Amino acid sequence: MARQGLTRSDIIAAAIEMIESEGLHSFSLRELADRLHIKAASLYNHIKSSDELHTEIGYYAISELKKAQLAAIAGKERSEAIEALADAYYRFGKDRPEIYKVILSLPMVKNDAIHSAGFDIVEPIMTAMAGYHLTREQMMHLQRVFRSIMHGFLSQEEAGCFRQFPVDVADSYRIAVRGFILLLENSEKEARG
Amino acid sequence: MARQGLTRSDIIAAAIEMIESEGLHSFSLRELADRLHIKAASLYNHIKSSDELHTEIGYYAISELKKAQLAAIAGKERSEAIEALADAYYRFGKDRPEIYKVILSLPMVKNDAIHSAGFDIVEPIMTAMAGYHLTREQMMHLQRVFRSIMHGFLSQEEAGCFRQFPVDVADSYRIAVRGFILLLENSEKEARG
DNA sequence: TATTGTATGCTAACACCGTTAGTTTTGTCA
DNA sequence: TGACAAAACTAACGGTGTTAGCATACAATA
Repeated sequence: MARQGLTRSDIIAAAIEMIESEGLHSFSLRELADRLHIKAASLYNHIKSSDELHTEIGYYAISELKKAQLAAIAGKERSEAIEALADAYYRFGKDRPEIYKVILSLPMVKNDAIHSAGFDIVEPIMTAMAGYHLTREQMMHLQRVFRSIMHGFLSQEEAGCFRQFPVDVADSYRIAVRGFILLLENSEKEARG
Repeated sequence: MARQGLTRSDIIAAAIEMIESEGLHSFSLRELADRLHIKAASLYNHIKSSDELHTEIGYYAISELKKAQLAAIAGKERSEAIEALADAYYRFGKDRPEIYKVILSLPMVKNDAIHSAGFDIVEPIMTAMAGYHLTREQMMHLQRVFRSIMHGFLSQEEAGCFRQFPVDVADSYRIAVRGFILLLENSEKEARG
């Protein structure tokens, strides 16, 4: 076999492409190897395990999400910033569902690299909330609430849990975001008084 | 092999036990068969596929969750009912994380039986909100918001996404629930005015 | 230019997974 | 007692991730 000098980056890039087009569920190392015109075992010259590759793709996904969010909130403040942030998050989950799933399935527990990737996820939210007069502690809590709402909404919609009622999902989404903004304003009052 | 006359229920019950003790991730039909002193292929006399078994366990999990929630809100109204509901949901996810994961991984899309199980999930929430003066349409939306918050919070905590900051997760949880109650009260005003 | 070393690829195999087909056993009921 | 259905079996297929050991091509060094 004429060797083609594959690099680790080539492999990760190919894996991302495959996941986006074929779905995370059906992804396998053997298919990835096929696509690269390589035997599956040869992949192990570049990656340590399937898990490691998975983690690497997670980094990529998180950085993409962060990029989209930061671009969305640039120059905006308060409720406008929050709405833009939520929209960017929502759109990412809808436009790139398979890559979004990779983030969800990342085990944040183990290593520190992922831990720092966690901060990448948090940063845009903290920035968007900066216009509100909140204590640092309030922001840490509210950041969790925001992520819960967004992630919960996306994954339930994705799973098909929102088909029981004939009301528009987009309306539910707007109500959810409005709820978070209400909570922000309420927290602001508490911090002031 | 002395036949033991296993039934479908025996198999489902054993699978639930295994998932609760060993984890959903490491569950396999072969281990289940071992535990029942049977060959894996023999399981197919009782179940059609791994997916079907998975779905069956999902029904069980949903009915357990519903039971816990209805018991929690009995005799309560308005914010007290919502808090009790949220607590029951939260406790279920924390006490029985592996069984909770089965609910999450249920593909709500396919069949109608699951569709009706979806209503089982919704019923306690609708009951808890009954004390608020809301339109039927508002309730359908708010039900989705509630589930998003709860599910999002639980799965992010489970995934370890809440370890970035040194603030108490229980406090974040209370703030999230308070946010939902705020949204309920706000929606009520809208409905009235 | 020749050699040596490393990175990249290969083959073969292992242990696991869900699943199917075909066969034997067992218990029950007529 | 004989027949039939349910419950178990064996053997196998194609799929997965992964490891060990071997070949080869390329790049740097003598």
